[in-house]
Amino acid sequence: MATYEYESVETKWQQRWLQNHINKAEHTTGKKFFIHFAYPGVSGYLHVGHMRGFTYTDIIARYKRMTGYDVMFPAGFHASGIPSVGFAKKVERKDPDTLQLLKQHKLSDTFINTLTDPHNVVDYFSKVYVDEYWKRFGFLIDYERQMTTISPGYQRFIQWQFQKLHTLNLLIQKPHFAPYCPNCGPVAVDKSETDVSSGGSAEILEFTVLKFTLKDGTILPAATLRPETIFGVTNMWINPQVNYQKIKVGEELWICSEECAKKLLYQLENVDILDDHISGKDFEGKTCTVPLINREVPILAGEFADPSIATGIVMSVPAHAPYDWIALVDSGAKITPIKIIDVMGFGDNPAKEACDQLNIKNQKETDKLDEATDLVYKKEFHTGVLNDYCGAYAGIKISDIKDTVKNDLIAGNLATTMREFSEEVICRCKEHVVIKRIPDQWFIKYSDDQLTANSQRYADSMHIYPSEYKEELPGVLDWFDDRAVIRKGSWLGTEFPYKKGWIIEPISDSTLYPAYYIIAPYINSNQLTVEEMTQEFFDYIFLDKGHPKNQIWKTIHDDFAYWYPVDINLGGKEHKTVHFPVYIMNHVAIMPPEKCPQGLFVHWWVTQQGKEKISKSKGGAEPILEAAHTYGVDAMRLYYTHVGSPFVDIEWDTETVLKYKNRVGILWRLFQEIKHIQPHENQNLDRWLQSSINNHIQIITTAFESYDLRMAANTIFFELPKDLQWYLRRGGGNTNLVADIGKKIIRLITPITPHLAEEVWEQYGETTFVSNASYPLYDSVISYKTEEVGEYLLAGVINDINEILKVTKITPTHLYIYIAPEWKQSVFQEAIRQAQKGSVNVAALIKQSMADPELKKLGKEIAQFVGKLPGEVRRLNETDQQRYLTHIDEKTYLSTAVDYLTTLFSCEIHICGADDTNLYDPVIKVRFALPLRPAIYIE
RNA sequence: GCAGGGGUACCCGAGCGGUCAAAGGGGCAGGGCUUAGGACCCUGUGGCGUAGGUCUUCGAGCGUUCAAAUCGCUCCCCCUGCACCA
Repeated sequence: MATYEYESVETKWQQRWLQNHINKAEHTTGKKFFIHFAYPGVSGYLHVGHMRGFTYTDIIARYKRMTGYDVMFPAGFHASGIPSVGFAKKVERKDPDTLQLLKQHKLSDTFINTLTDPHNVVDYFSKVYVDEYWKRFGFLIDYERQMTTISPGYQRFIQWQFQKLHTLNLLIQKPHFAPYCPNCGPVAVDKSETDVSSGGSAEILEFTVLKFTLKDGTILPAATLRPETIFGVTNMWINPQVNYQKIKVGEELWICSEECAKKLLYQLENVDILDDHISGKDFEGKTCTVPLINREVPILAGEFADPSIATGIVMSVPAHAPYDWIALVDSGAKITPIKIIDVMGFGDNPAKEACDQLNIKNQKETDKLDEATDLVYKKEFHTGVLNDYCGAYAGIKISDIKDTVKNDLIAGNLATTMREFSEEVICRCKEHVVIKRIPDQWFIKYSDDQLTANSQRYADSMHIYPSEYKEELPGVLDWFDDRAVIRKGSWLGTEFPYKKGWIIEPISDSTLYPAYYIIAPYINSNQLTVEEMTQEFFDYIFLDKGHPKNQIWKTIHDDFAYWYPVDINLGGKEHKTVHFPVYIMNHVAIMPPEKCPQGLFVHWWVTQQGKEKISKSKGGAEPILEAAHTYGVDAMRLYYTHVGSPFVDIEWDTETVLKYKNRVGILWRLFQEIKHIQPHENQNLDRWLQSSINNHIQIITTAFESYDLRMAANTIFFELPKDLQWYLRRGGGNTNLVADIGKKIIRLITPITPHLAEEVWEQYGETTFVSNASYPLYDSVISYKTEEVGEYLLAGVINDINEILKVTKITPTHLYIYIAPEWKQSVFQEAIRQAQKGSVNVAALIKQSMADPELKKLGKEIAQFVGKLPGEVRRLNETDQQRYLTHIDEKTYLSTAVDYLTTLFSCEIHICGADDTNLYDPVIKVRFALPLRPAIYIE
């Protein structure tokens, strides 16, 4: 027998499918199913992790196709934003890793040079995704619907979307703060560090800047994350090593660090840096006044006041800030801390107590000090209450007061805010990245109460997998805040219709995009021009407003009416808090309710070993093409589907993938084997096989209907072959039946391993695509309970015999199987019936049995047996109950399996009824015989 | 900080009130096959048992229940996402 040449088989069928256009979405049955995956951003080569979700999508689409749906499975590319630009920049600056990667893909230098243009990057990778990933994996994507988010038609679509949002009053303007490089303009600060060379994981912190005043009215701006502690200020810290800068902010004169002055230029209005400095040392012996409470406090030297953080000037709250406490001790100043927060578990000075607890001795122990700060802060935030020192705020919990104090101070012009990165951020150009205020940024108003409520109500009606996410979603929708939607910089995307030169950011331009898949084929085939795509056009297509200008408009309109809404949008867990919420909210805002998405499917990731996200820098995973070559596409598809729940991260592990490769091989051989079985009559077995396969089909289709792909795969690839193997081992040999079952199994495996399926289907003489065949359904006619119970009984007997042999280590010569007497079976069944109605009535059962004079002789035995029944019966589940209720002649059934038992145990088998005359039973085993649990005696 | 997920036998991983000593893979041990070979098929793999049994186990500890890996509470430990990155 030849080995399974999966690569040639894959190519063969992929070509045939596409040549015959079976992937095309067509309107034929009247039942439609629209599924797509969250389209990938164009950021470079993908890895085996990405294929997980794509594969799920294809499997579901194929299953639906086989159950009579017209399936729409399109795909596109999210080309907007930064990734392709970042890639082009890397090529331009001749980043060695990038160049090496491209050369590994056998690209010429001339071609690589064209990739300095982000548009070429998009074109190149779009082609790679289609040819090397999607087609290579046998996906039946309708490739005529391909689109990218930077095409002119798509841009028209997005402008329409934003005009709709505008008329719905969901576009608003307000100030915004964003990372900005003085040289390069706006930059993205993110962990992948496309734009920045360090500080990618920095967060933006919001400091409150409190305006302390010197005697002459000059402002000493102290920056804090805890404005409510203003009531506990005992002194000020100024770094004697630092030369401070004087600046003018509006009419006010401020003193702050030089670094701070530069930052404030970007964040506040009317900032002038004066040509005037003052040394930190000059503050020695001076005092300043605390705003709001107008207390005069001394200024002390504090070397820990870092000029690069916020203003470089720090207020001191020694009762609540461990750093301040330790610095105060070091300074030797005679100052009593003021405790302003009552908190459980701490006494008069929480900061001191935390320091003592961690045994902190001086200002240098920053790790411990950070820990102490964290400890105090958390405790105070959650359980602290402001005390009588806090005037009007006394008695209020910290968690409730934070913003109130800050807002009141700002309202009274006693404070302002300043944003700062949690760590230093350096641009690729080596410049420090700052935070810049954009005074009139545009936002989509996702905080809108009406929109939020409508979206939550709508989400409640959706099919969402996993269900945990469905429960989480209302909270996410509520939490989702206004989103800044435009940028000025080197980004790809659509121009914002209300501000020239500004580009809509990538999250906001991919919220309604599945609708564009309906239009895409008409644009791609030039049946529709970009110029035609006016407001009027989109209003007509999507909102059914107005009239068609020509036949194509009408056709597209009807297509939309047929295919929309989306039934399943499938995406990775990273989309839970960003893409999926805006996807829902924009649909709810703009589309009519009946066109809003029907379902979401969220899958987790493939990680590297050690649960780390796959990344090239950490060794990465195998490239997709290489993996397809090594394991075979079907093996990988099965691997993704079966290796774990879709809702957990799986670790890429080559050994494991190999097992699935073997599993595909096993299946292939099984199909070869069953074509050449020895004919043999055994009606019991034939019925059992049909019945068992049929039951499994029910499990499979139920699993598929609820998108439980793993359960479906488990049953198809592990349970079904077991059925066949048992059948063959038991001596089954109905060639017609086996061929028939074989074809059923081929259809069952098709959604998951379509290439193997087509190949074997063809070997069975079929001339059509199994991909187009209908999926097997459960057939209530094919149900042979007797045979099911019979084989169950046999398997149980074999188990018991093995158990006994194991314990006793006997080599058997004779094996006696004693079937329970008739009366036990009927009493047992009666007990089950009673239990189903309520509870088992022992007395009644005994009485009933004793009514038979023959049985009355057995009095004691009956009483004993019946006495145990309530416990026995309670332990049975429904399947078991059904088994016991099924009438079966155990003796006859087992007698047909004597040959099998004989070969299994290589000894003489005797099947005996309890009521047989001249029963050979030397140690009186018969009395232990129970229904479906014969007694056994071995010699 | 906000939110979500998880800890299961040597390992990976299902189960999520009775069918559970706990699926399915691996790994390991024994046997078969004598070659479809980076295989395949049986059997075993918590302890104790010369009769199909029994005892102890599902992060720790309480509790609910006739019955808990599964439900509730407390604690310990791990992981993930968080908006201008998609």
